[in-house]
Amino acid sequence: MHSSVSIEKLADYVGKDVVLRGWLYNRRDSKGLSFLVVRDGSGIVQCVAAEDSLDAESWQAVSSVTQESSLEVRGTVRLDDRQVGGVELTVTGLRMISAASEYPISPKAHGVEFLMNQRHLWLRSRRQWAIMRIRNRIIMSIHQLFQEQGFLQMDAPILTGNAVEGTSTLFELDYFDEKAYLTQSGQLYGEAMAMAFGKIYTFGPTFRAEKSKTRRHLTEFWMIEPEMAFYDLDMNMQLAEDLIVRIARDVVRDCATELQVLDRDMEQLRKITGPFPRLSYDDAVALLRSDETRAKFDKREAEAVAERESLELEREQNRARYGQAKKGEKRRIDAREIEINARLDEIEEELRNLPAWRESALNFEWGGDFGGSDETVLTWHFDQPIIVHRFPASIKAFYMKRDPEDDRLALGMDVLAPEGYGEIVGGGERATDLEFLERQVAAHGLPEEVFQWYFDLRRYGSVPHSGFGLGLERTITWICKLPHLREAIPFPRLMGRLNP
RNA sequence: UCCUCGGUAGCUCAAUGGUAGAGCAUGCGGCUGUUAACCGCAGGGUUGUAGGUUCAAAUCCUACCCGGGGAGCCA
Repeated sequence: MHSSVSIEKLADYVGKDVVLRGWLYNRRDSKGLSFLVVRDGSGIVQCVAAEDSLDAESWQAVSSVTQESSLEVRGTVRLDDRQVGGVELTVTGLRMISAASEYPISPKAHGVEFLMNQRHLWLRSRRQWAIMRIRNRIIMSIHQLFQEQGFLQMDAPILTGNAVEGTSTLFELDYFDEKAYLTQSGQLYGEAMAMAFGKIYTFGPTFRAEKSKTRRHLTEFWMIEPEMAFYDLDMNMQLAEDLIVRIARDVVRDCATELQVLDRDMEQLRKITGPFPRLSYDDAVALLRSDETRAKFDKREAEAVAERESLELEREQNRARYGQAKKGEKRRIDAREIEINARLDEIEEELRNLPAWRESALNFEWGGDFGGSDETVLTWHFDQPIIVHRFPASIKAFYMKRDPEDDRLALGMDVLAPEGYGEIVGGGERATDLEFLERQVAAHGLPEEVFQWYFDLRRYGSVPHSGFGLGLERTITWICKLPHLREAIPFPRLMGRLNP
């Protein structure tokens, strides 16, 4: 096959003749003139085909390509300010490679369930294109930062023999008549690898069998877990901050088109420069219970009510002029009504939730773990991610080091993303003392035998060390400002969703 | 598991207990610069399932199934 040019690179070929290969994304026709919107995975471009400047065979092909048919198009690249990439193609020849039968996803509004059933095709659409390209950019930023800093990438096992380390529900499976589980974290293995290689990170899938039906949960997600020998809690927090700053910087620099497709406000991302505010758990509890938090709730409720009123008014006005409207106008009013109704549903839900959230935040008791809403409320006060550290030991994993200043506290830390996206990082400094760990395992009712290899890490040259886990999809969701995690991964696995 | 909202044409949604509609998609026709193109015509329905109330049910009641997002849990 002779070579073709990718749409992404078309701006370098202005005035030249090129060959593109791709799929028809959408088309608009007039008599003797067709506007073919072609995508090739790298980008999207409008190709203009005129009957009077094409051979009969090409014009026949132009007339018959349907949405998502594959095609090869030959043409001249022209600058055109009106177009998305700043260029369009004047078609000089077109060949259909394979005709697509009626494509289920029309370039119109669709519901979540329908689109999820068509996920294998949905990935072809513009918005998903933007998200997956940003996902790729974020993954590369993570590897680049760690590699530049001398970390070794190595992965923890996905199959594990024991359901330890806490209370979350794991997927159980049969491993040659033995019980096995899908990993919920590579944490303990990461510690072993850090004692062997100094600084390591894992990058792999993680599984949770919780029956969570929310926009923040998947049953299978990707987690990045660095683990570093000779790192204390402060160094750990700094690394997490550097990583997130790096991700935001790279995406803003390299993915402007993608962010534009997603209608993402770049200014919000440009603010992610560090240093991130660091709040102790004590500070965070005080902030939750503060008058400032009360004021944020008042403001938010007032805004929701005001927006509801203005939307309801707009809907009334639209309905009033619907009768006299022309057909095209009616269509726009219908589309807008759907938008308004969807937004009103969201507002209703928010107004239903806010009282409970307010109750939870303002009456928060020291010693409890933050709920999803409490995390969101904390982030209302800042426009960068925040780091909360030094939690009550009772709500953190058994392997966390205690705060030497206050034995009630564990040296854990969470990074909470702004704009209500919540926890994207969880980690901390690990306990180094063998006897302490043995007591912890007993106190948590965990089987001592299976931790012997882990205890060896303390028997043979125990050192201060730290690490954390970064949730890839949660990070993507926040960076892209998506309404739901499910769009941040090609084939999401959720409760009740195993296909496609 | 609990709470809450929903299920109407292929898709997105309308429809005071009283003849189920619109837009998109599809088919046909028109239009030489369209941007979710536009204009005209046509086909397209066991209103999630099973019962019940009623002269009459998409609409009211009961049970179940499926989906949304919230709680719990967490990345």
